[in-house]
Amino acid sequence: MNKRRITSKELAKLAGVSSATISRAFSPDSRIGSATRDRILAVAREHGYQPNAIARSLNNQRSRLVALVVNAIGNPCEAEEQQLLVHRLQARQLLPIILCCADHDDRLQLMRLASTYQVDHVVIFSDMVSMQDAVDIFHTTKPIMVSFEPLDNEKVSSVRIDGSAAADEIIDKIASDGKKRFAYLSGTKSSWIDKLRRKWFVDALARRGLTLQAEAFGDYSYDSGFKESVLLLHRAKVDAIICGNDVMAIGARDAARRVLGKNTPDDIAIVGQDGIAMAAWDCNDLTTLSLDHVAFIDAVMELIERHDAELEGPHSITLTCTARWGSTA
Amino acid sequence: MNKRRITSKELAKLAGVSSATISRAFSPDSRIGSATRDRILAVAREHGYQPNAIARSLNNQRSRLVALVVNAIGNPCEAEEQQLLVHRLQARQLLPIILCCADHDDRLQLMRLASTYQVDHVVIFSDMVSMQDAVDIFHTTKPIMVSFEPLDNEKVSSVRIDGSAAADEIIDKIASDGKKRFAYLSGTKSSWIDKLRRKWFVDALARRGLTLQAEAFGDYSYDSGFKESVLLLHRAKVDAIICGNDVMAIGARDAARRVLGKNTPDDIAIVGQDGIAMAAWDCNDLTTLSLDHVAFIDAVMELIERHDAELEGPHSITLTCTARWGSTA
DNA sequence: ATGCAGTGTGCATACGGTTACACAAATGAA
DNA sequence: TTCATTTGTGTAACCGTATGCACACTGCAT
Repeated sequence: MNKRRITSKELAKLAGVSSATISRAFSPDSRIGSATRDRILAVAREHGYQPNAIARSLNNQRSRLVALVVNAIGNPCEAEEQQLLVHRLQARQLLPIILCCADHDDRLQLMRLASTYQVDHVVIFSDMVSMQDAVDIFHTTKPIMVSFEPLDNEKVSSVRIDGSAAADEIIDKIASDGKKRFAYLSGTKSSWIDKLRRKWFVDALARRGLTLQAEAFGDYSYDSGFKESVLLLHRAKVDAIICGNDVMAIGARDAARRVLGKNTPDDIAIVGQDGIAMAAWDCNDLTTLSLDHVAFIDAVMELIERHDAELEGPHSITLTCTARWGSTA
Repeated sequence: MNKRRITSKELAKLAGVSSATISRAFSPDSRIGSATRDRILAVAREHGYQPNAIARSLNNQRSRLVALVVNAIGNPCEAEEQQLLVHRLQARQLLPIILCCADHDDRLQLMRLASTYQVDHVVIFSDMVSMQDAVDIFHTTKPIMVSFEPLDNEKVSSVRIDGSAAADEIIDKIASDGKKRFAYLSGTKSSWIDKLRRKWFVDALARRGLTLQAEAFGDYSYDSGFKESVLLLHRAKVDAIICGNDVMAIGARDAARRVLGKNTPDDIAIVGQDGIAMAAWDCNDLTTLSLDHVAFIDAVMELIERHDAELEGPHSITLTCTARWGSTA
């Protein structure tokens, strides 16, 4: 508070050495006598000295800060991944700065702000950010786009998701239960990921000569899943709803059960996507196209490590989804 | 990528002025000719120049970084609050650094790391951090402890929660429905908040001459809520379970229904705490002791603003919880 | 013409570290 | 013993920006 933090120069005086020596005491592999180092560390501890990371970053050209651009913090699917990623970053002594924003212009503003902090890495967890914007704003830091559109761009690394096989499996099961009238309940209209996910299922249907009988758009929330499903079920006769994520699927399941009196899986099949922990709760037990979150974050960390190692060129990793079987389809 | 970020000195050369003038062009209220400023801003835009926030922080002694110490990112209750807080911080051009850690030693380590970044504010959302540790580690930044133990410490500001009136109301309703045998399902044993919450209900029971008939400890997760409730209901005859948070309450509800065949609210009353959005979902419709998240974050921001304004002394704000009535009690 | 307030700019220094270079002392080899 | 090498430390320059101070210039009243 009132008491200012002690600087290396002051500590140098206290320890009877130069500030360069103080610096060396705190740099693991630098030429310094071990007796000197021990003495300095003792004095440092005594006075609560820690090197100033801001000053160090300025000098190093390395801030050890990582910008995480996310759509939302509460969203369960992202949250599980964010949590894993934050832990992994921290284990490498990297500090995550969260950029979380719904509005488009604010988001760009925010990314510009973060870029002035000379972040070492940028992980874009949001499909609401265009690759071009990311590259422009962080022009000195190669961004990592997560589950992003498969455009090739030499300035971007990415983790991509392939759920087509799992979608095929799920449609197969539902169709063999005798259901033929499928609806798709999308997340946001503007989301690229949503279009990709939808495509997996549409293609899977096409392979069996089926097409979507109805379609609706929500916003990934429970409420939108509930409300849109009510409307959907009133206007179209369908016996299966594929939802853009698990939370909407839970909403759809509730809508079918409470408003229409239809139960899963007999009257109607309901499928989610993400494979969040909540999907496996006893009260939900959702059939869902799920992704291994750990593998996912492993992939992100691998890209970060590649960037750190200054390996040339961008890189991209593709992960495959699997079906999780519950009692809703 | 390879192209280094341009510095103020380089831009100065390009614009035919000194670097001091560049700096002034980017400082809203400093003596500079408006023609010069406009020209500089134009050249800056052209070359993608933005002042380096790290260097600026070093000079200013003000980083505009805020450390957020949280237990977890996924936990729905915290997540809703975190999301609100992050938005509010960003609106003030403050960047949040998330420190998220389960392990005690790692957490202290992490806090020390963040403190070297000269964060302007520290918000401790975790009841797993002792006030003393917070003060010691961030000795130049007065921490803000959120819903923390009501110890008075001149170096700490805090937001406190009072749910005693709401607990009273809830117990009143349940007792008047004829239920007398209450159990309490705690979150973690070591959590201070958990003890506080439990006390509200124990006191409310005492006022009616009732005591807890059984008790169990979980870890705030659905699974622990489910598992502990099964054990609890097998070993004790109770007709009401008060849970440490909403997620555990959902687990308890499922356990009662699926394993014991007991339905709420007739066979058993189940009460949550937090008032997360999910509690109001149709499939849950939980009765819960809930907190107004917006008011809560307003309080946190008020404390941050007080610190910014260098108002003397710590300050603490107490918020009152309310009952949310659902169909589980 | 003189003095004076106000305005716009540059110079130099500070912020708190890191590190290339120089140099002395210690070590080892001959 | 002498020279080469290694080791430990200090000096000084630098990272990129902000700002106090000095100075030149303008405009205006005296």
